[in-house]
Amino acid sequence: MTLKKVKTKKKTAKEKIMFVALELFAKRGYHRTSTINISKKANISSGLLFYHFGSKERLLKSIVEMLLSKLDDIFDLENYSDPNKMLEIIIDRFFESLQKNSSYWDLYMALLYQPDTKKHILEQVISHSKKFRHKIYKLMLKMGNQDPGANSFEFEILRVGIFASYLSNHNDEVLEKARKTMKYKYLL
Amino acid sequence: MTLKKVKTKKKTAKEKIMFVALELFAKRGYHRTSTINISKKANISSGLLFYHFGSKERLLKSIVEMLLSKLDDIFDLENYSDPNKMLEIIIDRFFESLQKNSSYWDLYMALLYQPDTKKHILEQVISHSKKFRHKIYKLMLKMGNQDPGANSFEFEILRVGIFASYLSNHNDEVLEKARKTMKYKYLL
Amino acid sequence: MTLKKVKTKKKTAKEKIMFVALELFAKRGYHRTSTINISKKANISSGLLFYHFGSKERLLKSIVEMLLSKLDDIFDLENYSDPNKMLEIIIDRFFESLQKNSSYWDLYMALLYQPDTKKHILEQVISHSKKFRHKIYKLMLKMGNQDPGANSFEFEILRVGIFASYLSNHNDEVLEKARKTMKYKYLL
Amino acid sequence: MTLKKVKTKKKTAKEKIMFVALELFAKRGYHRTSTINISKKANISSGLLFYHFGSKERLLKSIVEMLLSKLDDIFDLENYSDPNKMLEIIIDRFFESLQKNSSYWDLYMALLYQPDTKKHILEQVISHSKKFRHKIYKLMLKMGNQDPGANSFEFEILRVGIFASYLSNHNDEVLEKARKTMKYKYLL
DNA sequence: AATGAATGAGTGTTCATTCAT
DNA sequence: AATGAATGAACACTCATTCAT
Repeated sequence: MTLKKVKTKKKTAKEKIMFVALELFAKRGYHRTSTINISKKANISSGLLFYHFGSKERLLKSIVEMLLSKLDDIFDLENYSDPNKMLEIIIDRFFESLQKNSSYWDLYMALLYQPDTKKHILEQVISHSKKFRHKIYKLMLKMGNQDPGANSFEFEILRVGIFASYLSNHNDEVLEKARKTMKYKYLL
Repeated sequence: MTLKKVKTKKKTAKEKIMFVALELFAKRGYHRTSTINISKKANISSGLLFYHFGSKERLLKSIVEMLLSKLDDIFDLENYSDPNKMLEIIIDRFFESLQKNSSYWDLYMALLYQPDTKKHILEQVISHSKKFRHKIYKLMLKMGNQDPGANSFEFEILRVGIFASYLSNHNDEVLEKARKTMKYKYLL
Repeated sequence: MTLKKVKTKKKTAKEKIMFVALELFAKRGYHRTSTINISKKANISSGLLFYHFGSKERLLKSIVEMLLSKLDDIFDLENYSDPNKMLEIIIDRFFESLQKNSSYWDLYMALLYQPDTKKHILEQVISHSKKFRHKIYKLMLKMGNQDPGANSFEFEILRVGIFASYLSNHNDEVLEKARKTMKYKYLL
Repeated sequence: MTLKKVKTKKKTAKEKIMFVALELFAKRGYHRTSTINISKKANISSGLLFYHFGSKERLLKSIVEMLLSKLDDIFDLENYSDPNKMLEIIIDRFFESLQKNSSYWDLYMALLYQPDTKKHILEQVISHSKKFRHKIYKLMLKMGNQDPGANSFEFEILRVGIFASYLSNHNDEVLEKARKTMKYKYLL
């Protein structure tokens, strides 16, 4: 086995563990997923997980970091000159992400409302929300919105409400209705 | 020991278990709370919990039933003739409940977004939400609202958004701001 | 409630417990049958079993005594003058009992070959077997059998072999074949 | 520590558990033997038993398989040209096995007559019995026996009767007498 | 980097038994 | 005689973690 090969394997194994764990945590919950479940599904030995992550909790932390950075990317988009167009893109991305990255968001919610895992995610969720609201605020300002403060606040609450509703029952019809409502309310 | 005392004690044991369990489940999470934790805190033997509830999961189910019926009571109010007044009362009760019954709602959210406990609560949450929206719809109709369908939908999403926001970070300032927003938007 | 009534009730409850327990011990095994199982099926409170029998093991002992005395009755028959006829009756009773009192015999075997329950039954089984062989010996003597010692020994081993075979698989065909063999071998 | 040693040790742990469990199951009974009893006597941790066997019941299954295959070996002997000599060897082996592998046979009987463990052993016991009887049938045929069908049937019942008698009281004198009876009846 | 046997504390649960009524 | 809530030791089993290789 060459050095190259080994290095490749290392990376692969670590990533495989993270993706398998993310999937299982989202599907069955963190506490109902044992490290042996993960290592079996990832086709690695039970020891390797601890070699790479040290503990189950630190594996979770790694996953949370990955998850949040991935979700960050979704809303980090190049600036369009047209704020109205841009707001539409943001709304669309936000709704698409809910459906496409469903298991990411499921885990996100599970972690956020579970007392013992909240600590891993809350702080970043709050700052995420603030950043997001600020972005909407600036867009609304550009769009000539009369009260961008109040409206971006309302926008953010609606966003969270849509998240919370959809992620509890995964009702696609209601989601589509909510998307139309958002566009109708906030786009020119 | 009088007969009265004994009777009271008997009643208490089962209830004590439920209240202690509710508290611990809300504070530490269902999986981090062992039945031994519960029985120690409730000052009863480890066996009694199973004598009364059969299993940890059925204890949870009993708690969920109690919790949902208590929350039901909050929004079951006698009819006022003035729909505007009534909507205000509903909004106020809803905000007050969030703060007063904080640990109920924490547990509610934890159960709703945890894959393995969701089944105990989801169905009732959906029907609650429908009933609640319908109540708002009728009030808006009475109040002469132009589009009670769309507005009660939006109202319900905002309600959920406020829940989800507040129960993640327990920020009372934001909650107060949201209350004002709700009243400003929906009351005449 | 009159004194009479109470006395009647007492007897009934105790007997009910014994019969239900016998049935359950035979069907599920002694260790897989809990005292609560018994009391539920007998429609009495869990405490009453202990009031009457003191412990699960003493309940078993009572059952064993009843069982052995009942089985004793089967082979205690009035003397016929014709020894050949009598031997035929014995053989028939023995085969009939196997099929009719199946659950008695199942329990009998379970107790006999289980290390921790053997003590309750072994001694009586041995004396039972000796008495039975002696009865056969005397009949064979009367019937002019050349070597009643050897033949009654063989008879008893065959009897036990038939028991053991039938009670392991409850195969009625083989049992019938064995009955014919016994009659053919030992009746004139 | 050499590689050899380690390999040996690894092999031993699983086997040690099986042999200790076999011994304890035979001596105290399956239900009176806890997995903790086994792991303590085998000098291993309580978890290792479950690592290797998954459950107490599957440990029992493994033991039953081993036990039955060992007992199979006893009666699998090379063909002698002299069927009379061969039948004698079979009879001798069978009696010797009863005394030498006493605890195997004790467990065998305990499992066979206990409702909840019967399922692990009954099927194989029946097929063993059929195979064994067929072997005797063929030998009797070779020996010029007039009615090998009836006689091999009787032989098998006697064999079972001797088993059942001996394994209930472990009376060596009676066993010796039975051996003589068998040889006298069936050898030329 | 990778394995997998081994550990041991902890978990939910069962159950014979007690006892106040 | 009868109830049934209450006990607590025991049980089978799980699982994060360690470590020799």
